[in-house]
Amino acid sequence: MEMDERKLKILQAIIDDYILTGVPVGSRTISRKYDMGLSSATIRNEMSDLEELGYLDQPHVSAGRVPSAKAYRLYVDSLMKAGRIRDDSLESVERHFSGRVHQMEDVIDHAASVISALTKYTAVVLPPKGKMPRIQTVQLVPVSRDAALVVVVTDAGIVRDSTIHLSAEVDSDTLYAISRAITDALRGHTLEEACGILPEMIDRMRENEELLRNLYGFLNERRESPRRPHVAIGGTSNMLSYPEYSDVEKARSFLSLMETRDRLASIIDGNGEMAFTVRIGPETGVPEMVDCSIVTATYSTRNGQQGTIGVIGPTRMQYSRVLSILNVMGHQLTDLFSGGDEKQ
Amino acid sequence: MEMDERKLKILQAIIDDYILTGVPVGSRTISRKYDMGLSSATIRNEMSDLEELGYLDQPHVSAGRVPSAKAYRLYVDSLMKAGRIRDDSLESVERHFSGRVHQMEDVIDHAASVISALTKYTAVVLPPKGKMPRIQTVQLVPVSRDAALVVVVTDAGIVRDSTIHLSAEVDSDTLYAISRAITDALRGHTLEEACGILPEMIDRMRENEELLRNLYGFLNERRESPRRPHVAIGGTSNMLSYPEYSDVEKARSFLSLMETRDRLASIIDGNGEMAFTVRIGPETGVPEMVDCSIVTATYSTRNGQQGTIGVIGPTRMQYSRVLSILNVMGHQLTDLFSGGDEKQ
DNA sequence: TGTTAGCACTCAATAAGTTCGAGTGCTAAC
DNA sequence: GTTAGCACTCGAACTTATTGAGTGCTAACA
Repeated sequence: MEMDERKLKILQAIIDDYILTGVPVGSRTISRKYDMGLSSATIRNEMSDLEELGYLDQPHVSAGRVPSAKAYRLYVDSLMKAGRIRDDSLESVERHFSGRVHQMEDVIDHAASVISALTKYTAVVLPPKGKMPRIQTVQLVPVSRDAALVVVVTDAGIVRDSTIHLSAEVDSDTLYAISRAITDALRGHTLEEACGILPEMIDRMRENEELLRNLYGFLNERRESPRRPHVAIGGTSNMLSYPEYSDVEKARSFLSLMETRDRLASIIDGNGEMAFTVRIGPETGVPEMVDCSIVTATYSTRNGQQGTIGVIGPTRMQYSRVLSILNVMGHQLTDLFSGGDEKQ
Repeated sequence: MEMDERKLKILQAIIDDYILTGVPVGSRTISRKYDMGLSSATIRNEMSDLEELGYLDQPHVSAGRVPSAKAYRLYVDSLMKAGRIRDDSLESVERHFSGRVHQMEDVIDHAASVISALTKYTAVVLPPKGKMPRIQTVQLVPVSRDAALVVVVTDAGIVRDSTIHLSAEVDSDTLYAISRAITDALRGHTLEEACGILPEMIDRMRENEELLRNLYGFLNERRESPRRPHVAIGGTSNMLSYPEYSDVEKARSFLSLMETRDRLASIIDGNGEMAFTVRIGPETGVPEMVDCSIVTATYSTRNGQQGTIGVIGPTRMQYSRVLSILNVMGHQLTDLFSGGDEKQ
């Protein structure tokens, strides 16, 4: 049996309807709501074929049909009409970001909440990440009598900071001089390399041995266990609005997945080559998400780093709408992070 | 009618049982499980009295009794035996924090997840906050040809940073010189005062007018809209394990409250005078939380700032256990933030 | 040969009725 | 003051109907 034009049209109608209503759709609904010029009986025959082809599932014999993962796949790959989101939604995205936002974490938190508000699904935003960052400046800033803040600026624009202990009191000018020396020695190197270079410096600069040793300890620790990135999540409660999650146990396992950020990040992150990915149901590879879909898009910073934004929703999500929102948001973030005045 | 010793004992048994099981408790249960040396009929008479006194509610005539908010209040105020948490739990708290944790945000995130894991309720941790911070050091660090990172160290140890634009290229030494000048001028002043002082400086230091103007802009913005603090939340999904939240709509409204961090922070924060607070049901003042209780404790840093840790659970929560966990965790955090090597 | 009206059949969901049992209040006896 | 006993209540759980949306199949039609 072959797929033909008419079958496609009917399948599309079924998917559209199911996305809208969430209840299995019957032959009569299709023949009435979508004027096909065909009777329900004919639709039934075609539906039966579509089921045999694997595009439709039937929860039980006297219910309507439900699109299968295969159907959604076909839908996003070829059937879907490019969704236009309403202008005022778009506007709100722009307005949301027009105010100056400073810290990168604030930006992605904000992005997640905007996306979840617009889509009514759950949004996840991963911070930009990229190639091994190279040190640009190392600066020690006096904090108290016996502590200094160490600020490491990398070409990725990411600043890692922490205080280190000073054995003796060191005045501001000396700290600056040491900073310059360290910066000169480490500029352009990666963290790994820096950990190789520092010991030599410690040998040369005996008078500030302990300070350097502490600094070395700090860098080394950072190298081994880089701070795990901040994952922004928005709209987890949205999922409970869908009948798919009226089962409390299901909801609980979903929420608990949302709480383990590390795992969530690795799920969303994916390969990262593609501008957009759509993973449907089992394609997610996550047991807890067999009836979820994940749509992701990427954004980039001027340093060539890439971040990911993702939406998690029921398999019957409004793919076209979600894709277009992610598209807009991706550009928005790229602009923000490429603009002259981005922060961090 | 008066409250007497025996009534108290019965009430305590009822509360204990209800906290344990979550189902209305009947007279027979009490007379059997808690050997009072009284028959169920006698217990029934006493229960009837306790209901009249407002300590018990009856969901319907043929169900057992349920403790009222008033009963819980009495319970935490006088009946409760100080809970001893098992040693291995305690140990795990200590072990959890034995590894070096760096950023303050990581610490409170971690604390929230530990508390929620131990209590099986939802945990919220607010970062330390305190009196108006005073500027200690201002330092400009070169980031790129046309941008500098501004690091403001305050006595609260909080570092606010952001990049500002440089009109012309400024070398590292000049930036340092300017930083020193600014630091000298602003040290010991609050952000407000700094915004008053800077304009004068701009007049004096004409050659770096634009840089200073940008810096002023940054400080001014921060003064008007301080970065809202990071609120750590853990174990929201725990709540769904309790029959109290088997109603999806209830769960949704609870979760959605957990997502509005600002509101949540203000709920948890409270007055902040007391070391411990227990708010039961309606006492929370939050409509969505009529059948929740909130227990909070405080911790402090060596700068005299105070932070809050809170647990949100069903009214029938294990108050004594929660209080003792919060007690341990409060001390743990206080130690961590008062120790010599705390970060940020 | 494709389309469609018609009809028997299926089966989840809803409603309506039953039974069961945990729990109560009251009374009378101890 | 305590308790055994008993009638009573009422939600929960179980058991049937009843309904209706939906299907598959067949036979007639264009």
